[in-house]
Amino acid sequence: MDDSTGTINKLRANGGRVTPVRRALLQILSSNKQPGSPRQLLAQLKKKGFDANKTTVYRQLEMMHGAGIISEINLSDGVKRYELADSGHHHHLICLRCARIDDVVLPAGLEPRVEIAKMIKRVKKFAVERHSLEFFGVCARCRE
Amino acid sequence: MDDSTGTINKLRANGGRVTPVRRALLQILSSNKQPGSPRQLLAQLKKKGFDANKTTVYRQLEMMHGAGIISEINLSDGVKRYELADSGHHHHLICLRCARIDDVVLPAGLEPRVEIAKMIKRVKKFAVERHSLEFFGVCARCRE
DNA sequence: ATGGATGCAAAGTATTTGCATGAGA
DNA sequence: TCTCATGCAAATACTTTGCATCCAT
Repeated sequence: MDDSTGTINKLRANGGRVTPVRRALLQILSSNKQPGSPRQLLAQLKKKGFDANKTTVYRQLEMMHGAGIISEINLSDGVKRYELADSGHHHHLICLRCARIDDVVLPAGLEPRVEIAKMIKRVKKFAVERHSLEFFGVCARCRE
Repeated sequence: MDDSTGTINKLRANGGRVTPVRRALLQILSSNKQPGSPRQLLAQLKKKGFDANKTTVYRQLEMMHGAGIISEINLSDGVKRYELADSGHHHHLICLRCARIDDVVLPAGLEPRVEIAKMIKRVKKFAVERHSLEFFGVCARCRE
């Protein structure tokens, strides 16, 4: 029983069948340290011996995203990336040199939340449901 | 002399020639209230009577982005959008219903900046250069 | 068995590249 | 004149769709 067990249950709860490819994809997602693009995820599947099709990967990701199992990240390169949604609320550090993506959890006090949402509702009449915050810069490895 | 005069000078400063298409593109960008995609910008050019080519638009946008004249925005739909960079630091409100994009300027106190950058540098050894913060939700018009 | 899941091919959309021509400086 | 800018076509990349087949339930 690894980390992907919980997500498999979510899959079932959403009426999804538990197929080998799905199981493998969830396992990959749960062990990945960085969000993966469809291409990367497909490559990982193949490395595991599943000769899956890209169409399937796209469809899986779309389904899981819709079901709230994974979340989607958009950076500056036109490629979407996915990570498990239950990895907790965090933000991303994107290295401008090596493109590595790291996570960062902000202390509650620094998290842009309640006050900003209130202000936006008051001033703009816009009801914030979620936010995404990314930091671009140079990572430790590239700064050495 | 409209708002695009300053950006035309930036263009010159970057060794760029001032061509009709460039002038028009900058004027369009400076009068747009929302960030525009290459496709939209091309359509706007054509409406103005410039039968420009999409390749040209892409190249212009790439050049201006590299020169820091415009900034690039990536949402969830796989299309890049561009807006003038000197419109001041702000963030975006993206409506999940109608896809409208509005700007919001956060009061200095709520802006995620110095403290967070320091914390990230200390904890992650990551040197933040810039950040992007987007809010997703439902806009005033769609909430009525 | 039966409806959702998969694979394959083809189509659709966004973006980039090569190369010949055109026009600012 | 001499580059840089432009247009066109073709290529590449990413994603979606149609349809026949397969398999988890």
